[in-house]
Amino acid sequence: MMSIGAFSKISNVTTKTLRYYDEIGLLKPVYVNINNNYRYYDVSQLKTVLLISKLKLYGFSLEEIAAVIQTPCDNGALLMLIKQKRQSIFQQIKHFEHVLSRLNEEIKNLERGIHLMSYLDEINVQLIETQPKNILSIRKRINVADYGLHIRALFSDIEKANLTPVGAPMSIFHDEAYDPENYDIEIAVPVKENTGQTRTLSGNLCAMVTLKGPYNNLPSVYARLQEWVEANGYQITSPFYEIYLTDPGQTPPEENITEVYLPVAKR
Amino acid sequence: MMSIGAFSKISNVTTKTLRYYDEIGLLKPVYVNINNNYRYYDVSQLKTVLLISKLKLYGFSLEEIAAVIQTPCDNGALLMLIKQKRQSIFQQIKHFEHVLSRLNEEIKNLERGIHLMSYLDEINVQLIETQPKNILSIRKRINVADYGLHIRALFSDIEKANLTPVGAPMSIFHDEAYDPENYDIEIAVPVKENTGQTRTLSGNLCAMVTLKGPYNNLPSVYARLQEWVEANGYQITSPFYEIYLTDPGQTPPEENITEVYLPVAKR
DNA sequence: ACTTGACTTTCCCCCTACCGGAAGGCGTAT
DNA sequence: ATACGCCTTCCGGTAGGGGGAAAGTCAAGT
Repeated sequence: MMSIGAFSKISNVTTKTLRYYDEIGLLKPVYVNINNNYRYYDVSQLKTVLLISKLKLYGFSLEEIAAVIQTPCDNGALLMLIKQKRQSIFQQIKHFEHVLSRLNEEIKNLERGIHLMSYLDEINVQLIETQPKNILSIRKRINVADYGLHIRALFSDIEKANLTPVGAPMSIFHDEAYDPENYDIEIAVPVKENTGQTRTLSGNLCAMVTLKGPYNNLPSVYARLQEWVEANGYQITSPFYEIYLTDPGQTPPEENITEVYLPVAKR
Repeated sequence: MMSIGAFSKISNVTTKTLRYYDEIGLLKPVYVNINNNYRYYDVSQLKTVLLISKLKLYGFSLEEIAAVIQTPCDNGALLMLIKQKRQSIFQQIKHFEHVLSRLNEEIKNLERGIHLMSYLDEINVQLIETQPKNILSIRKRINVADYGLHIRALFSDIEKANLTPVGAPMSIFHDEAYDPENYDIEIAVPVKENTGQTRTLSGNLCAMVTLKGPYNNLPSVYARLQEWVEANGYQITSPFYEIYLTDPGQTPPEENITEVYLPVAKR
């Protein structure tokens, strides 16, 4: 039996940590002097502390370790846990490798004097004059997860009304900010005919960006558009919209093509 | 300008986080209503928040990010920082790969029904009768980092006294527990002659383990010895000692061979 | 004008796995 | 006796927020 300091030295675990393990009930000293509360450990506890260190290395939380120690014979559950840890370690390696490759690109760029956020500058803003379009649209607050439902409903409306679609579907955003769960959105499809059900989306001067890639790059696109509008002395005149040139249901995210239109005028 | 909730949605950063960034001065809202303290953000701040998210992904602390943001033009310092991060990510990948390979071995073992700590059972304990040895030794409290110094001093003593070394150097441990910085240790070398300077290390029944590998595996060896002694009904009779069959200065850690002797008797 | 529901504020505690240090008691070698 | 080292508990802190309460605010619908 030895004092906490001695046990700390042979186990390579600090006294602070041993006291903490005592406190949370993970590893109680084998004997505690009632007079002075000195903790005393036994060499046999070395095995436990080695197990704790090993499981910690494997990414177990102390809570999980406690569970393992308290049920020492349940190899099945332990095996499951360890396989989970392997999976999570594997994920982390993948993640870090991805980060590493991006860091390497970043370093290459920086060495050429290209700043971190300069990829925004490479998002190409075009100033174009759009033509008026006839559109059939439904406007409501939706959860964007249900976008597919609404667009299918819209296409079935088009069929019923015997209209002819002449362009890719689009969304017109009537809220200032993006709220994926409750969003005032106008889902529209350009059609050839001009009936009582359709409306005209007026032609306009627009700052436009073509995004090739997943939708989660859209914040970058909007950051860039905002920057461009300010830098070039424009202001936003009406709700912006996106046109989806590819069907996200049929296209891998990396191949998606989206056009973002921001109606503007000179300040 | 938009509320914190709106900005949170377009930037994919929770309101909690945005408030925290405000609190630590990392990203202050562009305007705060004096009456109700509502925070308002501008689209132009999207760029900053994208930068923050990017640097966070790269492993920067918020403090480092704040430094980067406050000195936006110092590319040299940024490059250094990023290279550091790359290095640290690289280290982490190495580390995780090591853990992963050990986890895989562990899983293989568990599937064969071999328990996590069973490697201890494979540490082979032998019960042997040692022969008495003449040794020349110095006993004192030392820092084990200076072990080399003391062993050289001992060898020079041997030379001066015209003695003949007949075995590998050894340490006899008079403290119960290992304290690397202040350790009551007897450094000894077996010698042929028996003079007034030498003493006899008596022959004894010993539990002995041969360790092949780095010294940091010694805790496992002692755990195993302790276990063995208890399981087989022995008790420890006198200070234990180690014999260093290889010179750690000349041998890579993985190749080191150490014998650990624990003098025992039947209980 | 009133209600309702969504949004915002501050405030406080919680998380992990400990580390640092202070104040005070205990042990032992000189 | 005294000094030094070890032990105890207690308090506070870490990084990056999360959870939730209590209270104020806003906009829309009735």
